[in-house]
Amino acid sequence: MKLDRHDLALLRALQRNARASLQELSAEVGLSSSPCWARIKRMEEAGVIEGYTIKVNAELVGVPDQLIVQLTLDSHSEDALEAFGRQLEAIPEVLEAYLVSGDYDYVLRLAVKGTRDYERLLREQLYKIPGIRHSKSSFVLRRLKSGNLAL
Amino acid sequence: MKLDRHDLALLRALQRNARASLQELSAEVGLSSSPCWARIKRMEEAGVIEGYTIKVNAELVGVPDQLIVQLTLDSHSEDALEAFGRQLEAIPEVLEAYLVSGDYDYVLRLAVKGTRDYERLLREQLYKIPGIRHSKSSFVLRRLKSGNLAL
DNA sequence: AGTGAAAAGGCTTTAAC
DNA sequence: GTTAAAGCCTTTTCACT
Repeated sequence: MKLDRHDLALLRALQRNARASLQELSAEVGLSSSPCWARIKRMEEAGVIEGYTIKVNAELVGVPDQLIVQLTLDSHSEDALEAFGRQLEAIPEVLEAYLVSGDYDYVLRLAVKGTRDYERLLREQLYKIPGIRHSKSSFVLRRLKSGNLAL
Repeated sequence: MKLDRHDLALLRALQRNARASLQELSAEVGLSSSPCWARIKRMEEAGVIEGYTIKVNAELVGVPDQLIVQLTLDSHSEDALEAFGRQLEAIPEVLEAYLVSGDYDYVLRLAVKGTRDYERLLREQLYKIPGIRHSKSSFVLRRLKSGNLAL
């Protein structure tokens, strides 16, 4: 799918505020509202816009602590990878999980209610997953940036 | 601010689809639309809802590659930290940046157009930042999970 | 493709219970 | 917290450029 500068401008505006009305968007993009609407619909159907969400303040909802966990699995087979992915999917505290190159195979970001919760999570959920060879956790002390894709 | 189960249900629903109408939301939460509306406004004002955004498909907008970069700074002073934060803020390819405990001080996630772009970014932007002692990059080979806060 | 206007529907807000 | 109702704004469509 081809995206021109109007499409990118719409995506930028919607990243900033997905509740902006078509009028606001069209003013910002420099088109009238009909083509804005058509372009947005087109991008939704093409999967460029995957969905609309809210950003929730983690501390205010009682999940103040985050961790970065790096780990290595015994097996690197496709089956093992998919099984691991399914198990991560089932752990709500896992916000992101990536298969990566380098010393460790996986990098996870977790959000927990506190150190107590973190200890429980590691012991009862993560380390129960078979085939984990090694892991290393880092507490997130501060978030310096949390941004959107540059467009 | 106190959040009851209705508030949490609203947040969950909005995380899934921030464009759901009040009717849909109220049906899901089990309240009528007026209190839903009032609760959402209350959470917006309290900062629990930080904003409304879209999820953009990175590959379809021409940013297919991601990296996890870990690095250490010479100085651990508050000034150095803030200066570093400001410089990261100015690099659009940096999606997330965390100050963490452990072997490395910072963990970044970057999104780039390709290996060429990545090389340029590291050389011209990141390594130009003074005071970087050591760094290690890992390519993201696959995203296993990218979820919302569990509520 | 874009414009502008018109119809339909949903949202916000208020008020009564 | 619920329901209902008014006005307004948005979304969506359509005829035209």
